[in-house]
Amino acid sequence: MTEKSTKDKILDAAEAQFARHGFDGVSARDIARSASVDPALVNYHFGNKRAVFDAVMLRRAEVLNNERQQALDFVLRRHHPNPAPLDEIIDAFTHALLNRAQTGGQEWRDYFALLGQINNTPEFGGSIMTQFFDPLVHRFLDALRATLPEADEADLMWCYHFLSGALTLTFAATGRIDSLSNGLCKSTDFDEVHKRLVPFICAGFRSMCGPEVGPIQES
Amino acid sequence: MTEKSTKDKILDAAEAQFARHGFDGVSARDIARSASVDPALVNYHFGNKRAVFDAVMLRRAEVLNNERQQALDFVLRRHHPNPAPLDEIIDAFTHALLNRAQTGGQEWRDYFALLGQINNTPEFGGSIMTQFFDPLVHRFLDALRATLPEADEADLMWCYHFLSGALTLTFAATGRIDSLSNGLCKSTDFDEVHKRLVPFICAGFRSMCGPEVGPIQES
DNA sequence: AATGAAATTCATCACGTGTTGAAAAAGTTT
DNA sequence: AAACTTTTTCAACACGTGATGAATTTCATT
Repeated sequence: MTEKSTKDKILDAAEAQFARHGFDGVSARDIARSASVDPALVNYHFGNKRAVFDAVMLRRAEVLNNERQQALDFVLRRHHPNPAPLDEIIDAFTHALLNRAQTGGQEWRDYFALLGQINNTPEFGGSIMTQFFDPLVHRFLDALRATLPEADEADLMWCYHFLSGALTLTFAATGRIDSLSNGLCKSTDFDEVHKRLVPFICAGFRSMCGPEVGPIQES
Repeated sequence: MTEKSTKDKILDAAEAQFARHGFDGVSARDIARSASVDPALVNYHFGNKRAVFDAVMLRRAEVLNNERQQALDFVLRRHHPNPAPLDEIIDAFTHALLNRAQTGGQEWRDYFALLGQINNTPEFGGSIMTQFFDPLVHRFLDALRATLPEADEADLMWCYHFLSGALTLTFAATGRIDSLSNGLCKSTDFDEVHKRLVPFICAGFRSMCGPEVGPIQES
């Protein structure tokens, strides 16, 4: 392992702290202490605390958006000129995320936990999510519209909203389902979630935005 | 309108502030200022800041839990000895919440926004939600098991988890769907959500935990 | 080895934090 | 009216906050 730069040490520490305590629950000194770095370096490298937060959000968002974009393009191309099957679109939307959460280590889990908080927070939920993820989301919505041509636009948007809520609560991994299920289900077992999330969400979409069209029906 | 007690003024102000900025984003002085009250009164009446937070959470949780309990009992009794239909159970779970959010005024909307945050927060999501809502949730899970007798236990729990996520993102009302839909959908139009949430979630449950049994199938 | 830029340390600023205790005021009971 | 309790006010506490500027060290380039 090549040794980390100070900037990366700060980013990593900030990510972990923000994920656990939220933006306002963490001080610049907390971050510096957690990164084993002088407090002034936080401001030297990033300007201010909020800029650290934005940098944390941006870093992995770029990676994820590329992966998800490619997954969607792959699915669309494979079925072209027919619309892609619903479950493949939903899978392309979720797979990169849940796969990283499962196998990416604590750093990725921290990032997703942070995402889960952000999405449900008035100060950030509207702006940050929009800023980092809306362009990609619009592409997925286009794919969904092609597959569900009879879908009412508002229905489609609310279905996406439900998907977003189910997904981000999963990311938050608060441990609630662990206690609620007496340990049967584990918040951090994202593979188990993925197996169930895709069919659950697809069924929801179909019930409201169906019928689904595609190559299967036309053969 | 009878004039508010100091304690209620503090609770109301705290609720609004916590909903907007989270626990750590609000100081005891912020609350006092927003309540037009001397800062020392916050500690005089509640002991410390965290106790204010807990009091805010508890106040409306009791009201809601009673309403939802009654709604569930009513549905179960009406269909006894048959299991209640899935959609009626889900409606009993969500109706009191979304109805209050729609018609209860800003104070209730603040409370739900706070709930939406809490549920996705590691520090509170596990403990506070469990503390205030688990007994009721277990009753709903029992009703679901009766209606979906073939359901795998883990499947059922994850389906509930998806419901919880979709619901609490709705409560958070971050305005994201407003911008994502170019104003077609409004975060605060909880009636529109309710219309769609119940069938969406029911379809999800059925696809994974079905088949549903009940009086209709047996006639 | 000398030079200049980048990175790091340290002390410090003005202000906000949660909380407390003593004094004053308001309200209640005898 | 007197005695008592509850509530409110005000000042203060020790400490943490985000951020800055000057001095120092580290480093790469000549």
